[in-house]
Amino acid sequence: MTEPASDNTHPLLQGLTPPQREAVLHTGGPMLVLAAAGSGKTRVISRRIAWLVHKGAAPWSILALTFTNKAAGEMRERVTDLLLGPPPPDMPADAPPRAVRGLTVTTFHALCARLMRRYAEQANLPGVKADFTIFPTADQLALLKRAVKDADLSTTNWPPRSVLSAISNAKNEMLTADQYAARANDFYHTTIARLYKAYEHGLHRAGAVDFDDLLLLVATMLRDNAEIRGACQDRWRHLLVDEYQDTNKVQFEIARLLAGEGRPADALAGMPGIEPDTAKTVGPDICVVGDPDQAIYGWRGADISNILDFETHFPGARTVKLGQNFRSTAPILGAADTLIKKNTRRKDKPLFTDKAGGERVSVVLCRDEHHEATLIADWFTRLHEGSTVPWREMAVFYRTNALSRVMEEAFRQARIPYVIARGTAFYEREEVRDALSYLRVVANQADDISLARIVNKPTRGLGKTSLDRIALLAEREDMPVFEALRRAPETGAAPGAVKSAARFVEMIDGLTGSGSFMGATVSGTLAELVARVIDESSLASHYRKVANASGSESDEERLDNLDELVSSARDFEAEFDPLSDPIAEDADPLDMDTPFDPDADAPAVPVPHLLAMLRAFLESVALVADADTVDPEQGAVTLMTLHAAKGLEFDAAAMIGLEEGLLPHSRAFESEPELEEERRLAFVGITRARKLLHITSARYRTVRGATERTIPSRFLTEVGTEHAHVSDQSDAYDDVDQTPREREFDRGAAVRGDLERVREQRRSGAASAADRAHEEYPEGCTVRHPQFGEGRVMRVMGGQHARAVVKFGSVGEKTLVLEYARLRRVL
DNA sequence: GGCTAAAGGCTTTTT
DNA sequence: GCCTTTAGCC
Repeated sequence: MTEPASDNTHPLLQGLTPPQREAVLHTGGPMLVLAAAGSGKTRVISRRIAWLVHKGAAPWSILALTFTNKAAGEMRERVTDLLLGPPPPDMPADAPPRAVRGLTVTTFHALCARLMRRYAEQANLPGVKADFTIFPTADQLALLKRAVKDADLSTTNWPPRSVLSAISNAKNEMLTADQYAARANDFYHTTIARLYKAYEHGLHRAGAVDFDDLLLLVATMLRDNAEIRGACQDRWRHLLVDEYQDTNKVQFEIARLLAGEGRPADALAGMPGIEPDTAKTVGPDICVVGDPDQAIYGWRGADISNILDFETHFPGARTVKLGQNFRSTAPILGAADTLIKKNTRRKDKPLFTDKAGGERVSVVLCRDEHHEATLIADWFTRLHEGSTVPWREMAVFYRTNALSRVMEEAFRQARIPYVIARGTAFYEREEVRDALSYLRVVANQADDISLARIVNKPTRGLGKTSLDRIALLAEREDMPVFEALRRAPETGAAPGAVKSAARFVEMIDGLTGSGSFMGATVSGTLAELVARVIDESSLASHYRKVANASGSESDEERLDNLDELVSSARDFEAEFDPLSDPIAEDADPLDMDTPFDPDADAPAVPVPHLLAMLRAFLESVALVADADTVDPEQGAVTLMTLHAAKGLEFDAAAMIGLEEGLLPHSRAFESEPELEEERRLAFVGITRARKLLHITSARYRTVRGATERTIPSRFLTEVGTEHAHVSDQSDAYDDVDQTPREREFDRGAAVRGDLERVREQRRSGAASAADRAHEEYPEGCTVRHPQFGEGRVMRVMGGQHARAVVKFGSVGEKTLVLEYARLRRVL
């Protein structure tokens, strides 16, 4: 507040459009910022935070919630730059992030994990303790699989994946297992309810929570515990939520509970911009920013009505619309706008630019995925050689991860540097998961699922029979399997197995100081602990042996990955230590007490530093997202899913696989809302491009080993021809299955750019799966299967995954899913 | 108990 | 086509 300049000329407000400025300056109540793609959303949020601080708000009283860690990091950096100036040039690249004391910018999940650590004991949540670990998806599935089997159900009828998603949806709707059970009134739902309960029981036993619990438990805690709610509301007076269109019910509840009711105006005296006598009460300072046209997480429970009904949820809310796009050229924007207008369930809003010129969007129909990949590799090479666009300003977007493979091959061949945005990939590798499982057991010996993964890996003579006996003891005495291992002699297991169990327990005890994390045997640093785990578990020697035996490069890599894990622990450690950040002082990222609540109770049980750090490390590992790996500093093309692309922008982008069944995905065919979400996904992809955009569609695509004819995506026609140029480069193909007439039809349709014909072709192809199944395979007809040979169709069952019962001469009767079976009708 | 080979099932997107 | 599970053998 030392600046002499008037508000209007203040640097923090310079270069803003009137609505942007309004969004930055608004005080005194809830605000909805409807920010169209590329309209300067991030800019508005970071300026708003900086402005609040500039006007005297305490940084620690500001909470900004984003969708990914990466978005949070960037936001924090921008705010820091705005307030403290750009980083000094001599600052090393790996220096700790400069902080604005106590400013909280994180993801919903990371925030909730912290709140859980801090308040779980106090909130007295059933079955949850503050020392919980977060179950990664693989462990969730393992637990569910066990639950399904224990319930005497088959994993074919109750695939853990779909059971998990049912449970996850329930949690996102804030339904506990009991509430879910109370509502269940048919076999399916009562069964899911049973599995839900068993799953919860398993989580509690393991001292674990899942991703959804983090949100659900915090929402419950804030709702039911006035003291905790009050503490949070007192701390965070200013709330900002990014990507609000993608919040689900629980996230909405958390935001609502954190925002509170607002306060009487006299309590606001001294707060930025509030004149005490202008209003009696002022709503909570919650500012949400989003774009309904970019809502792409409906499948994860995101509820678009959160943003559409914001004014109802927060009476008196101010709405600001940002429509001007500063990112893309007119043709790209035109194409995006034309496409998104096809959605019926939307509020039409202007999307415009004052940029003139720009190349039209290029739509290319290619032969197959190899052709597609080569075309893009060539295009990128040309752009790079013309030095118009650096590698890092290029990206490829696709609907499903499987599509990255062929692109990778093409890029390798063309010697184009590339990175794939898959932050989770590293932690999903077998050897890394092994090491993490050991670490989870070290952090939490009740974690039976992690224990099961590593207790006999590498093999140490603890076979299935012995482990079953030990598990039985654990079951009977209702104790963790790890405890039962200590009592292996009682189980009557083979002497060799008993000895192995003792050695295993001894190893873990050595690492944890028998649970105390104190004493001579305990490591001094996290990196040392990780290194010791890898070494003493014999994982290192195991994988060294594997590598030596096979001599293959990918096995060599495993050892490097284990080393990499040690380094990442070291890096984490450096950032974790609050003392390493001189500016932070009272901004310890894990300490939410100081300085606003000096009387806060200390945690009941002091957690040893190493254990606290290990937990934090495992937590950060569990909460990485694919999008977090996107690093603009790298001189490489980025490959990623459309979902991961949200919020990013590139000079030149390629969007591949615009085919029916892929984009829009076949899973969305049956439902109009889901189709509209697919359309928004395409819209997100298009609007990522600043200057150049190529969209490709392959006539043939090999999926799971079988080459299939495709139908061009409806979105291609919907983009229109005004802003896009369509070219067919697929005519070089020679396919035996295609009659000359068909070939003529395709080429004629495409060469003329006559997408109406293509669309008609698609319409007939996209008829409902059931009708098509009956039409294509009438009962009694003869078909040929690539492996089983000829057979007769006995019965056809329609539905989402149409099946046919076929009697083969060679193998007898088989039920085949038509989608996968590659049947050809012969008679 | 532990390894190997063959068979079976299946894929959307993510914190 | 790939990964996971299972059966069979040492």
